[in-house]
Amino acid sequence: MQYKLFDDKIVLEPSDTFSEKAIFECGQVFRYEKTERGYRIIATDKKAEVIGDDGRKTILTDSPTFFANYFDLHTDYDIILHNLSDDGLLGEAKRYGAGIRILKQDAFETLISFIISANNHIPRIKAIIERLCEGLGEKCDGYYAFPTAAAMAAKDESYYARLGAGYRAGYLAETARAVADGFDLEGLRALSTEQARKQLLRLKGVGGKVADCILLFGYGRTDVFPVDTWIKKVYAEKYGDCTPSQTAAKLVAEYGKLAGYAQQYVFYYKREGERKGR
DNA sequence: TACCAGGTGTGGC
DNA sequence: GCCACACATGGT
Repeated sequence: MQYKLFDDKIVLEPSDTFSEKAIFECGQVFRYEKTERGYRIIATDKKAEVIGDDGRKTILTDSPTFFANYFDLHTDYDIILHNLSDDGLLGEAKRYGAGIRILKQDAFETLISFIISANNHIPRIKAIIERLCEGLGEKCDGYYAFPTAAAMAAKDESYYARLGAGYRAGYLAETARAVADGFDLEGLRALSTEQARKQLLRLKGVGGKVADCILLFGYGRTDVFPVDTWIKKVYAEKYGDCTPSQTAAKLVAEYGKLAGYAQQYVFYYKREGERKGR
C-alpha cells in the first residue's frame, strides 16, 4: 500500500487493506491498547500509535522504518484478497476482515506470548504479558519493553506462577532458559516451514497450534493454518472425524501460501461474530 | 455457579 | 500415531 515515511511518523494513503482495529483485535498480538485517538502498540522495545479517522491514517513513532516492516506495508493485500474465494464463509470473513495485515512480530516475543495463550482467555493473556513486561522488561519512555530471553531465564517457575501464568509457569521458565542457552530462533529462518515447525515443537509449552502461530506471526510463514477451539468449531462439520493436526494439514493443502491469511480472516470473523452475538 | 479459553504434557494403548 | 485426562486462573 502507499505510504510516506517521516522522522516521527508514517502517513498512510487511504486503503481498505489497513484497519487498525482489525489488525490488533484479530488475535495475532497482545500488547496493544485502545486509546482516545486510536491504538497504541508496543513491539519488543518499540512503540507506535495508529491514529486517524476512516480516511488518511498516521502511525506516530520514533521508529518509522521498523514499523513500516512491522505492519507489512510492502505486501499487497488486494492480491491476497483477490486470490481467496468470494464464496461461503471465507468470502464473508475476508470482506469483514479485509483490513487485517499479518504483523511481522519478533520471534521470541511471539514464542512466549503464544505459550501463555494456550487454553487461556485473551484479556487474561494480555494481563499476564503486561505483568511479565513490567517485571522483567527494560524500562523505556513510559512503557516497558518485552523481556529478553536472558532476563527471563534468570527467573524460575515460581516467579512466573506469581505473575499468574498458571500451569504454564514451568513452560516459560524452561523455554526461556533453552533460548538463553542457545536454542537458535533466528536460525530457523533458513529452514523450511516443516523443519522450523519440528524445531519449535521441541520447546516446552509449544504444541502444534502454538508452533503454527509462531511460524505465522513470528516468521512470516503463511503456509500454516493454526487450529484452535474457534477454528475447530468452524470446521467441525467438514472435518468432524479429523484431529486438529489433520484439519490443519487439509487446510494448508487447500490454501497453500494463503492459508495463514485465510485463517486470520475466518478467526476474526467468527470471534467478532460471537462477541457481537451474531 | 459452572463452563470456557487462540492447548499441551503425560501416560497408556 | 491417537486418546483421555490433568492442568492454574479468571472472564463471562
